[in-house]
Amino acid sequence: MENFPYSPSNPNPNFIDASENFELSDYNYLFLDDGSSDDFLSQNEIVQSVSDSSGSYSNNPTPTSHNIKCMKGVKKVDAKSRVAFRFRSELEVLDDGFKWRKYGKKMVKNSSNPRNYYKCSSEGCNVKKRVERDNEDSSYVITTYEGIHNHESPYVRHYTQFPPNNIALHNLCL
DNA sequence: CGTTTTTGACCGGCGC
DNA sequence: GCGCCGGTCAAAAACG
Repeated sequence: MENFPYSPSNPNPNFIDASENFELSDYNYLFLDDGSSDDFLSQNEIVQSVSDSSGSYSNNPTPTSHNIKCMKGVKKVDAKSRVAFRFRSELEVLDDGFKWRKYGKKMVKNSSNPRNYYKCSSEGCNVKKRVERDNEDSSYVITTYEGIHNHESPYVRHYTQFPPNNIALHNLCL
C-alpha cells in the first residue's frame, strides 16, 4: 500500500489518545477479505501464524502476518471487505468510537463461545461487526468489521476504553 | 418513552 | 429435497 497512514509512531490524529493504552504486542493479526481472492489467508491460517507480534507498521510494509492482509485488501475495496482484529481483553465489547446495536447471538460450530452480531446504529450506515472469543485462547477477543461507515465516529475524542486503534485501522485499511 | 437487548424463529446457501 | 449451518428478523422485555 502506498500510503498507510497509521503506525505506532504516527497514529492517526483522530485517534490520538488511543495508542497509549493499547499494547501493540497484543495485536496479532488483521486481514481484509472480500472473498474473491485465494490470496487471502483464512482466518484459521492467520490465527496459527500469530508468532510475529512486533506490531510495527510502515508506509512501505513488508509482508508479515501483521500487514500482508491489509496490503492486499487495499486493492479490493468494497462494501463487503472485512477486517478482523484479535487482541487480549477481558471485555467483549470494546469502545471503538461507534455506536452499535446488537441484533443477534449465535453459537457456531467448533467453538464453545457464542458469536455476537452488531450493526452500526447510525442511520443508513450498513457497517456490521461480529465479536467472539477465540476458541483456542479465550483470553483473546476476535472482532470482525464489515463495510465502510458512511459517517464519522460520533465519539472521535471521547474514548473510555482501549483500543480505538482497531477502528482507526479498520477505516484506514478500507 | 425511545432505544437497546434478548432470544427463538426464520431464511438462504450449500453439500449430500 | 432435506438437513445443517451461519446470519438476520422481530416481538417482547429490559433499560435508562
